[in-house]
Amino acid sequence: MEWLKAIKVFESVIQNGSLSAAGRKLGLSPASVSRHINDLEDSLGVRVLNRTSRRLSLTEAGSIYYDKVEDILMQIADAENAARQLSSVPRGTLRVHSRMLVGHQYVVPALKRFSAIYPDIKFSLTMSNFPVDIVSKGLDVDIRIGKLVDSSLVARKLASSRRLLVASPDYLKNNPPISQPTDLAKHSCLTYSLDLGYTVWKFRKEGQPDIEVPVSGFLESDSGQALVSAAIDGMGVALINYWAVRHDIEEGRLVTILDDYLTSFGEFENGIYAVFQKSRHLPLKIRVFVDFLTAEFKASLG
Amino acid sequence: MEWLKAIKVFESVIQNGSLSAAGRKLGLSPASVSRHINDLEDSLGVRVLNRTSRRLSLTEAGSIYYDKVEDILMQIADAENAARQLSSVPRGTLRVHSRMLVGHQYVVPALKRFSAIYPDIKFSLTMSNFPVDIVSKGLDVDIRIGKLVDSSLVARKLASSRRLLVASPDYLKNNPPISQPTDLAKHSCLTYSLDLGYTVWKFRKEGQPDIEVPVSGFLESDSGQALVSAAIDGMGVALINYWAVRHDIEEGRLVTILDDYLTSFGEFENGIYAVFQKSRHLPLKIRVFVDFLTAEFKASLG
DNA sequence: AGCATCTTTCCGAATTTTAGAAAGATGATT
DNA sequence: AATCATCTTTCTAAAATTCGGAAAGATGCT
Repeated sequence: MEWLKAIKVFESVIQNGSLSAAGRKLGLSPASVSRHINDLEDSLGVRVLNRTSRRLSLTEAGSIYYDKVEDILMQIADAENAARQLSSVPRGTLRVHSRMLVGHQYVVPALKRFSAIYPDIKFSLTMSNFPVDIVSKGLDVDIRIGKLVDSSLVARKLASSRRLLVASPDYLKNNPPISQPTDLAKHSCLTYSLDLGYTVWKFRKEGQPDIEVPVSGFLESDSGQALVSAAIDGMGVALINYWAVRHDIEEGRLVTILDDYLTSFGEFENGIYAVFQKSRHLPLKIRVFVDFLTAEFKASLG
Repeated sequence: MEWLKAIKVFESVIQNGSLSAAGRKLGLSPASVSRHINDLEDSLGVRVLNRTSRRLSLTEAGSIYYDKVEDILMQIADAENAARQLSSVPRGTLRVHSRMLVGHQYVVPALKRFSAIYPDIKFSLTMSNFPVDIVSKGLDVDIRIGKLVDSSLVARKLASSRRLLVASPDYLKNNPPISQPTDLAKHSCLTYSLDLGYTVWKFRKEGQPDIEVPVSGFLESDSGQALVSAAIDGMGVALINYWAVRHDIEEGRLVTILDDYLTSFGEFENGIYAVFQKSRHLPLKIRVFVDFLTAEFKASLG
């Protein structure tokens, strides 16, 4: 009997509530799952699961065994990490999630350079604009923007992310001048919104109270890239992270507005962070990846 | 990869100092052992053993991994025991070692009766007259005589084992009478000796100092059974555990001598003990076996 | 240089694991 | 009460894995 596999099947059965469901999750047939559980029970000499075709529950022995085995599985992972950490050559697959814009603009280009240094590391990259629970999703690293809430995680700051008010030179030429925040109420504002709705932009200047301006306009989107494109096309004014429009500003496609204000729609200062699990034995592949990203961001965003 | 097997191979390699030796111990070919270790290393991405054809040592990663894995293996055994303990039907194989005489006279006959009650338990029985390290030999129970030294073990007393001085009626008729211990110096004494050599018998009587008599005679042996046979055949006087000659006395083949003395060649009082490992989860099969033996001995030796 | 013993690789054989079909079980629903 | 969907288990053949023996290469000792 392949003990470790039987145990993982057992675990999955408990977590999914039926042999069939566990099989679907693990890519195994119900027949195979059944055999694994039966083999496990034979080797223990005790029934671990009370099961009928409609109901499934742990026996007392199963419950005790499960508790202990859960702990053991964690220790096995820990032992593997501890050993792997001493490998001079990091390898394996990095499961990464990233915010979309920063992912497309920085992470993806960085992967090629990373791979040149660490050829034995593969990637599984998902992107979305929603916060992600890396533990339950089994992810190694999440690239996110803004503060960290979960204290069982570690956040490494990759870059600061001041937001700038930008528009195309063309748009500014053909619309009323913007000399103070409240002028924006009369403009087409390209707003970022995850849950789509009412948007307020905030402005802060040394020695003055914060100014909040409700804004709306031609486009609201949960895609930062869409807002950048629209701004470049002269569709209005956008409030965008500096790093997302740096090249567009340098190359004249966008110009900044109200430079003497700190601007934001949430916190005034939100960094780009690499987030990973707090671990006694941080896998080498994660460490080198985060180190690499830190250097990459420092090089390109100063 | 069959992880648990790979780990056990890894463990055996370390304990035996070479892949080939581990293979011989485990009944595996060197080829198979080599592949297990290589698979393990591939999955870890680290080398765990530095090996040439002449030298073998743990790498740092291997050493760390080994330490943790040792602990994990113990926990796996513990989890299994904890689960098995809840089985209403004990099963498995009991690995038993016993002193020879008590093994032949009491343990072996008891196995049949035990098996009638617990048909799912099989036995692996070894016998010798030397103390045995049940932990390193992987034994479940040892039936031994005399005090326990190792405190990590538990000893259950099965019977007391007073020693008696016996001879055949025939021998006594044809030899000088024995009225006090020192008379034995002139007799043929059948002595028990593990390391073969000089033997002293001790005698104790209420209110008197102990008497020690150096004895020798026709036969010395490390087999109690041989001494009994010799005594019955009238070859001399033997100092034998009561339980070993009980039937012979009852049926007149042997008679006791110097009944008013406590006699011994070591401690005056040595019990028969069942010894097993101290465990948080004593396997059910061991518990029922020791319980059964306790009852058996009580029934036959009062 | 010779030698004994070791590790590793290769390959067919032996063993184990797997999925699919079929049968039996169970509780919900009509 | 009968139907029905979904479940677990058993059977069997196919697929996958593991195994041992032979051969080759490595290594330190005599």
